Amino acid sequence: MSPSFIHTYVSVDCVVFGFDHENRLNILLAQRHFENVPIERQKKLPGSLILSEEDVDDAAQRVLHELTGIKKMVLKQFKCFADPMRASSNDDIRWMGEEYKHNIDRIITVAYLSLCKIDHKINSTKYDTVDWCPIDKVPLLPFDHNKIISESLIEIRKWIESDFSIIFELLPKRFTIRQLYQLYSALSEKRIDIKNFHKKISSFNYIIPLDEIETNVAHRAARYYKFDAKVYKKNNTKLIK
Amino acid sequence: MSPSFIHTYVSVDCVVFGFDHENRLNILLAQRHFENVPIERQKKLPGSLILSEEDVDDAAQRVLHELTGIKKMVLKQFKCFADPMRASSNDDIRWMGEEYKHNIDRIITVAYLSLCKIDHKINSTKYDTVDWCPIDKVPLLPFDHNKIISESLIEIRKWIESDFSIIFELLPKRFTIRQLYQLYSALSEKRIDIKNFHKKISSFNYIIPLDEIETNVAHRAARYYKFDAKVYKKNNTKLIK
DNA sequence: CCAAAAGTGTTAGAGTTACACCCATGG
DNA sequence: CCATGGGTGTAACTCTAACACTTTTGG
Repeated sequence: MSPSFIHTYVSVDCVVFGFDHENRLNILLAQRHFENVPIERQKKLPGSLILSEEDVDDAAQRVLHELTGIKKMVLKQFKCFADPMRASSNDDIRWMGEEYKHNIDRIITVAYLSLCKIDHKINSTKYDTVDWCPIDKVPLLPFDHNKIISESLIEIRKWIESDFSIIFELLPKRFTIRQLYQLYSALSEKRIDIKNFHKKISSFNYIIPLDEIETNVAHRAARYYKFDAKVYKKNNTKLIK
Repeated sequence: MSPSFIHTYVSVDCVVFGFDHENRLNILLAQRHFENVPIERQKKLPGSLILSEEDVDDAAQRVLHELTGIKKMVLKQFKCFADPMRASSNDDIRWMGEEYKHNIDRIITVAYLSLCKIDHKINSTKYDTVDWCPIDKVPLLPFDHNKIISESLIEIRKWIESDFSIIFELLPKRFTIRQLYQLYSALSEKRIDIKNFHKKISSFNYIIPLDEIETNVAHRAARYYKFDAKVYKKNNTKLIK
């Protein structure tokens, strides 16, 4: 075999988005075990090498389960990162040696997007610490994880455009139209007048008004709504056009 | 290192689309060297293992160059295929052994989309035979190549929706609006009335009317147009909305 | 009463759809 | 002259954007 061909290690990395109570996008970062590095250098995207009989989608599902304790999370593969230099810093090489007890020459990764309600209990079976981090506060991460995150942002926007319903994975079961508006504004380039947004959303038959309304707000209380996935699947209305 | 982790071979495979004179989408299939198999089993998607210091994008660019002789082709990574069983038929295992002179346990592939004007001269430095094949006449191919092709069709449609201008990679330098219409119809779910399509297209300032018109047609001759990428980049009009 | 946001209504304008009509060409 | 498709015009309709107005709540 020509020596210039190569076999490599393959991992998956997951960018899990959440939407916090200050209307910011957050992502989940895991704390890795890594001695002799300052605490802010111990964060990373959750990920894992793939197992020998495992498809990448299954590996990503496994990583998400080990990360959050949640069985089935929505996920979407979005890109394979394979820059030969993506894991070539001394720290990265040392960490891989310690983590996998093996000298890893080259590693490529398949990146996944996932979405999670930010109030959902996080119950990791693999990591000691898992934290939400606002997207504009993400520290310098190992490997090319910062690059993966910045590309994931472009990707989540496309995802929302092509399938509006996945936005409800980021909201609580019951939500106000204002919450939905602020999430949509954080995710979309399009600027919509909130009044018109309200009118449009409440015209959709898959957005079900509840009897509950907000309490303790210094203005007229907003109604809570829920999303009905079954009705949505029948009509599949795009938000715009 | 835990023995259940694995390192694998990584390849890229390219689905190159063309648009023929009978208004059909075609893809490029390569003839592989494979003794003792009927001719119709010797077709495959063009692809290659990645080299040791090569990113996947570069590998795909190399594959396209070896396939067509063209230096820079538009390309888009669309999915990593990593089913553990994707290369497990006897034929597939035998072919990999002969092709790479090595026993390959597992191989994952990163699939790319590309586009080519069907009249462009194909000048392969690697394959003896490279042929256009109408998309609905694609034979049974090795590995999961048929699956890759069917997913590439969904992907090219999304691509057109998100960036209309790439459609001109499939048309000759000068084209009639009817040609563009038929290509668009082959690629999009949306059904547009051809008169309205004509009006809309000719209103775009990046579609430049030429002085030339069709000859030898049994009806009023249509005008030829060309696409001006520079003007397009400034306005970036979507075809619809 | 005031401020703030909820929620409804109205209107102008932009974009889309359907289709009528005339033009040019080969047979 | 006819059939076929090129190309333009127009009118109805739908969707969107802007914004005025009323409602509700806490302070």
